[in-house]
Amino acid sequence: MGRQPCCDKLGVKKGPWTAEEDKKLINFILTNGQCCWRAVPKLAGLRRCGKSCRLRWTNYLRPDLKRGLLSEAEEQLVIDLHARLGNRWSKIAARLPGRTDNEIKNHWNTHIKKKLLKMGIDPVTHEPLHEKQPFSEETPSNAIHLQESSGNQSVQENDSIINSDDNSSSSPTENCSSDESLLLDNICNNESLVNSLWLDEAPLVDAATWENHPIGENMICNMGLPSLEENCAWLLDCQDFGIHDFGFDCFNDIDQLNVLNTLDVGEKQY
DNA sequence: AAGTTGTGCAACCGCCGTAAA
DNA sequence: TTTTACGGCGGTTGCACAACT
Repeated sequence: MGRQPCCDKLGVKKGPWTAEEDKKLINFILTNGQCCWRAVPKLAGLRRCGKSCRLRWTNYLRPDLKRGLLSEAEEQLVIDLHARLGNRWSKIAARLPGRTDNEIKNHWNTHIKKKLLKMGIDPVTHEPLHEKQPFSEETPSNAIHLQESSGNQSVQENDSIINSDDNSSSSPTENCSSDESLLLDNICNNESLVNSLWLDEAPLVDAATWENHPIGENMICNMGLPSLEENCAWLLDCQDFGIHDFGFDCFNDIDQLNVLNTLDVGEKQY
């Protein structure tokens, strides 16, 4: 009864992935697309758990991933979304093209959390920690924004009613560069996007499209990238890995279209 | 230069809902 | 209907490197 085990627990390798393993996984996914992860290790010749393969792919090898620090605009968006959604990193990540839940979670825990605490803002509730606690030297204009966006709305994911003020008064653009402002305006003023935040509807990044189709035929081609064969060869040429050094620079064009590409981050606004 | 502490991040762990047998 | 694996998620850990003493 039941299903077959996902993998032979014995002999399954753990720990950091080697370039060789990465190469095998990339090669397999590019050739076969994402089918059932259970079968991937065996078919790809990897001594890894299918789960591990999936994580490695989604968090590190996926060609549509951005690398590097979150831009200020992205960070602000994360804060805003966290105020609404809480620690639902996958939902938050779905609104940031090229970012993974793991990456956002890490960034939250290592950067944003501290930043908010320094400002005297509870990173969990997004409320001031203490009424009389002096805030840090920097003016927390965003704290006000955060309170507006989170304080008057409890996180009720099925509540599809969007506060009419939300799109305007909580626009987190005040301290952003013009490009970042544009990005955030686009996001904050995008009614369907905002609505989908509450309705858990289709993500900004069409993960379904990505997941359901082989890369060569859909995702990459749809993005105007090289053919599968070209892409395969190209990817494997880069196996000296840093795969992050792939940079997957060709995707930057797409990013730029979305105005989401990393902008020069000067001093953080917190 | 050596030792200690802090930081960032990749990867693992364990839980949950769903689906297959 | 029951059992059990899959896929996904959030929390946590451990390692590598940087910064500091």
